[in-house]
Order: sequence, then structure tokens, then C-alpha cells
Amino acid sequence: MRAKAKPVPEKVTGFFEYPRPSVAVDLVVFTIIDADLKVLLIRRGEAPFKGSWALPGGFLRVGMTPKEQGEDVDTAAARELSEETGLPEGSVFFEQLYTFGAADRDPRGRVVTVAYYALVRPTLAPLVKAGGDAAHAQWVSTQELKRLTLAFDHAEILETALTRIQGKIDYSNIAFELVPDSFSIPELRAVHEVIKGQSYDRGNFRRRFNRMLTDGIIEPAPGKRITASKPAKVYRFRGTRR
Amino acid sequence: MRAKAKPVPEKVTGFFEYPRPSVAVDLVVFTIIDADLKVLLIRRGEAPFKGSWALPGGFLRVGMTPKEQGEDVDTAAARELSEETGLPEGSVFFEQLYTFGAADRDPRGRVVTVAYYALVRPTLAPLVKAGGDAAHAQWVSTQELKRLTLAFDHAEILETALTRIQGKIDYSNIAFELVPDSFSIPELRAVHEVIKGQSYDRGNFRRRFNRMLTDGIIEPAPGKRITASKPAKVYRFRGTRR
DNA sequence: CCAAAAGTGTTAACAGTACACCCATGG
DNA sequence: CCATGGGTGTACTGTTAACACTTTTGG
Repeated sequence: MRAKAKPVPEKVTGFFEYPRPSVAVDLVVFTIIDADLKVLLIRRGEAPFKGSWALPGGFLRVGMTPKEQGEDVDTAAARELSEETGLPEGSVFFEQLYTFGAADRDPRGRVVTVAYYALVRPTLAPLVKAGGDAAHAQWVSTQELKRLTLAFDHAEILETALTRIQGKIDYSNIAFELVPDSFSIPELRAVHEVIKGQSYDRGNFRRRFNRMLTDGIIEPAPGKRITASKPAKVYRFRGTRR
Repeated sequence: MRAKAKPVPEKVTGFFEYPRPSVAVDLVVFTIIDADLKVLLIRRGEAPFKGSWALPGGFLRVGMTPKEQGEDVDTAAARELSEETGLPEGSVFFEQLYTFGAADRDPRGRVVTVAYYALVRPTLAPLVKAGGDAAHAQWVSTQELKRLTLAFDHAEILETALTRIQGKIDYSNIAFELVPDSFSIPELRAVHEVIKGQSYDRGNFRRRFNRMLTDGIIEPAPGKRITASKPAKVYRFRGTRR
């Protein structure tokens, strides 16, 4: 059912003649501060939804000519992520989440948004508000978030992101994106607990961890964690450090 | 060369003034015929990639006014799916896959495509070519597909879809979308084997299946399968029959 | 030495794997 | 009655889960 509908000029299907939607990129940026899962939100300064919280994001930059067609959607996400957090590109893990395309999701006009989620290491999280464009961005706890009303369909996007990371933490390495470069087993366990909203048995978690050790996914790191009690050994993740 | 964007009424952020990409929907439609996983492909009739195989798809219909903003992206996928297969809407399972947004993925201009995958019951598969617009659509085996060159980035999209269903079949119910309404255990096992490209032990697969029985996910159905040997009992999936 | 949190050990239930064997049917 | 493929049983192994116990630190 391509361009059958329309009379077609030579060679080109003619799809340029149809109205096109705007394409946006929205970001669900997570971090963990004080053993609490937080999301980066901005306060909207303009209508619609003026004054309410929203996910950071922006529009895809599109070129005018076939030669210069603008940026990749992934590139746009990386750019926005860097702009909104003030952190250098490449320092934060991110991944495409889902595309939201309800016709009426933006009252201003037709906007299809490609949502991404990102995980900021707690080491970097405090630096975020220093960024230029990010002056209005804030870390909001996912706890108090239930009481807030978000702009557009951003509540749904956020819910999708939460579900995604809750699912992926069990079979992927995303948990390592939420701890410092070297970390103790209890620290990693705390990350799992915060994200899943449940507690894990110390011993059993440790055994799972040990399998990763023998599999070479993680390795011992120098140093210890100074706590109020017995100090914990620290480890390092031996994986793709983008 | 393309329609300059529209002037914008007051109050609006002005994103309408920027050039916008076209948004397409592409479909990876799977079925199983003769114990072989097949994908629905079309032969392109126009440049670019004239004559080569491509995924079915089409452009998102976008309205011109804030009141009439066109169809949801999901709706567009459902519509395309119905048009390309000739099957009624709602008869085929489909789900969003991933959004492909490389700037140069279409030489004609900027096109961001939201890819979906769909699973057609083998009962319906033979009816597909009867559909009006689908006269040029064909089921192609995923085996011989490796030897073909697909248009645009469709090879990558297809690969992503394959990986997705191979992953999901283990923890979801998508396998039931590739068998008739009533099916035997060996038939279901064949689906798993075709998709994963490996064989499963009869007895062990049966045990897994039995757990679903006691969990009430499936239930016995009337009838038997007539084979060249001992007839198999048939079952029914008690789930969302979209 | 005592509280607190790291780290170890033990056991039972369950799920995955491999494989041997029985059963119903068509030819 | 035999080949074929459905259906069952069993023994081994690894994983999960619950929980008790030991060790090392700071105060």
C-alpha cells in the first residue's frame, strides 16, 4: 500500500507531499541517590501543561536536503541527554525504550516521540544540576512521583521505563550502570532492591554474584568500603564501558 | 523541494517551523508453513531498491489541524497489517518492535520508521495472498532469506525481530499465536523448535507444558490429532485472543 | 565486649537435562 | 506385528529460597 493512493511524480514516491509529524526524543533519566530511585524532571515554562513536571526531551533535527538529512534518532537522544544533564556524551548509559505515537498526545500538534531511558552513575548525579541547559532539571524521587501529575503522556512513558529496568535488571548488566566504578556486594544488592522494590537474601545474592565472579564478568578491585562495621570488599565490572 | 513548514499560530513553541521527517511503519510479519518460519515480503516496484525485497509498510497518516491529527502509530500498524495481509483487523497479533532512525536510512529523504512484528496463525497464512493490495506480498522462508538482499535497512529490522521473538518465546505466550486455536503438544514444540533453531526433549517439553496446564494457562480441547501413529491430545490457549 | 553488618554454611524444594521405556495407531 | 510417534518414569544435576551461624570492624 505504498504510494498507490497518490499520482506519483517521476521516480519518487511522492511521500514528501503528505503532511508530516514532528518527531521528538524524550528521556527517562534514572539515578540512585540516598538509596532512592530518582528521575530527572523539568518544570515546564510554557503552555501547554505550564508549571507541571515533564520529562526532558527535544525535537529531532532534520535536514532539508537528501545530502544533509540531519541527525540519527540515537544521536539526538545522546545530544539531548548531554544537554539536559550537562554530562559529557558517552558518560551515561542509554537505550531506546519505546515509541509513543497516539495522535492526541500533544495538544499543539502531531508529535511522535521516541523515548529513551538512561542510567546515571551516582558518582555523576550531583554534577547534573551544574549543566547549562539543565538549570531547571531536578532529581525527583520515584516515591513522591506518584503524587505528581506529569505533562502529556509522560506518566505512561515513565511507567514503561520503570517496568523495563525492573525486567532487565534480572538478566542483564544494567545494575552496574547504577553503582560507582568499584562497588561492594551489599551496594549492588541495594541497587537491585531499590529498583525491584523488594529485599534479597544476603547469602543468596552473594552466591549469584559469585557466579559472575567465576564467569569473569566482575573482578576484585583494590580498596574496601569503610562502614560502621565490618568493611566490605569491593569489585569492578569488566564490561562494556562505553 | 519539500513543502516548507506551516506558519504557526501564537502561543506555540514554534517547533512547527522546523523541517519534519516522514514517519513510516514497517512490518515484520511471521508465520509458520511446513515447519518453516516465513516472513511476508514484497517486491519493490519503484526506485530506490527497485526489484529487491522489502518489508511491507507505509506512511503514518497525519492530519493538518490540531483537531484532526490523524491516526495513532499503533493504528497505522494495524491498518497496514490488514491492508498488506488482507486479513481483518484484530485477527493477527502484533507488537511494536523498535524504531529505526538513522539519518541516511532512506536515500529519498528523511524517514523515521517504527517497526512492528506480527504473528499470523498458520490457519490464516494461506489466505494472505488473496488480499487485494497484497497481490505482490509473498511468504519467504527465513532460511533462503539469508541469501537475499533487502531494501533499505530492512535486513537489520528483520534481524531485530527474529532476535525479539526468539527471546520472548521463552517467557511469554507468543508461541500460541503461531498455532491453530486447538493444538497438540508436539505441534507447539515444533513451533518452539523452528523459532529457536534447536530441538527440545519430548518429555521435558511436556513437563513444562503440564505446568501451564495446572496453572490454567491452557486447557484440554475436544478432538485429537490424526497422525501416522498414536493420535495426540489437543489443547486450547486460555488467553487474550485479540 | 557489644552492636552491626559482612561473609559462610546447610538444607529442602524445585527446575532443567538426559535418557530409557511403555502405549496406541496405521499399514 | 512392526514401525512410528505420542506419552510416562526416573535418576542426576544445578538453582532458588529460607535461615542459622561465624567473622570483623567501630564505638
